[in-house]
Amino acid sequence: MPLSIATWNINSVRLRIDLVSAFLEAERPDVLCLQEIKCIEGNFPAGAFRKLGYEHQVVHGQKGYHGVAVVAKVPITEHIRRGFCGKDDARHVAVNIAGPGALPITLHNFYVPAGGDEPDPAVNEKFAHKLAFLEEMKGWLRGAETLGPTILVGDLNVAPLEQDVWSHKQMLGVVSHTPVETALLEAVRESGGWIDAMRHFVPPEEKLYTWWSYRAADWQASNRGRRLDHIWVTPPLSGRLLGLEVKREARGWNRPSDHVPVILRLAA
DNA sequence: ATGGTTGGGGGCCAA
Repeated sequence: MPLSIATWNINSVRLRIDLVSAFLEAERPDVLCLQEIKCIEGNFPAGAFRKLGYEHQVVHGQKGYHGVAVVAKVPITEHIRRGFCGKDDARHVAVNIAGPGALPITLHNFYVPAGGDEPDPAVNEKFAHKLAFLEEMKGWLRGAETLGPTILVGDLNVAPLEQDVWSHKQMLGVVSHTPVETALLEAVRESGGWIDAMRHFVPPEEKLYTWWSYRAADWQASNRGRRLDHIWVTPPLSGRLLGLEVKREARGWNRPSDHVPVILRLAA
């Protein structure tokens, strides 16, 4: 049995539970990682997921902001929830999965700080926080953490490659695509030996987006997207990469999230 | 150069 893993910044799981349900019914991924659930664990719509067969759930919630969750048809157990930058923001949770052939897989689900508008850490503490968060990720997500079959997904709020944004030149000064961020995210990935699974399937010369701003009059016509959501795997899983889907059409659904789901399929 | 939209939670802040 192959294993399919989806990631989606849902921007309020309670508001969009019907969209998530429709997505799960149509795609039936084994595991769904959510970011920006924007609720505490007690308000997470656990019953709706259970009804759809996603009875295994690990929720790291927070009132009003951030919050990540993993729901699965297959058994998962909590591995760790880590705080970053000395804050107790709910921006990470990791679970263990019995993958194909009982292969134990660790899955990290991240929501990296957006970083505000001004790309100067000296005057914008949100940008300083984002850089510090990524530095801390770099120090942690290597060595023993990444030796075994490991997957990292989430809204990393950085579009690292030139074709991850609609205009590389026009985005160089915009938070999410500044050189300091793109270099740092690549350093996080490379220092842990991670493989960019999305770019394994879509060549870096090709545009690839997972997010379109709410502020565009017509997101589809202007198509000024960014690839902010990512799936990385460690080398023990590189031979199992089977397929990738970016569910672009989800951006056109009624009352959509500004992010779309991404699905990775791994061979048994 | 500017403003554009959405969500949560209460009457602005984060994205």
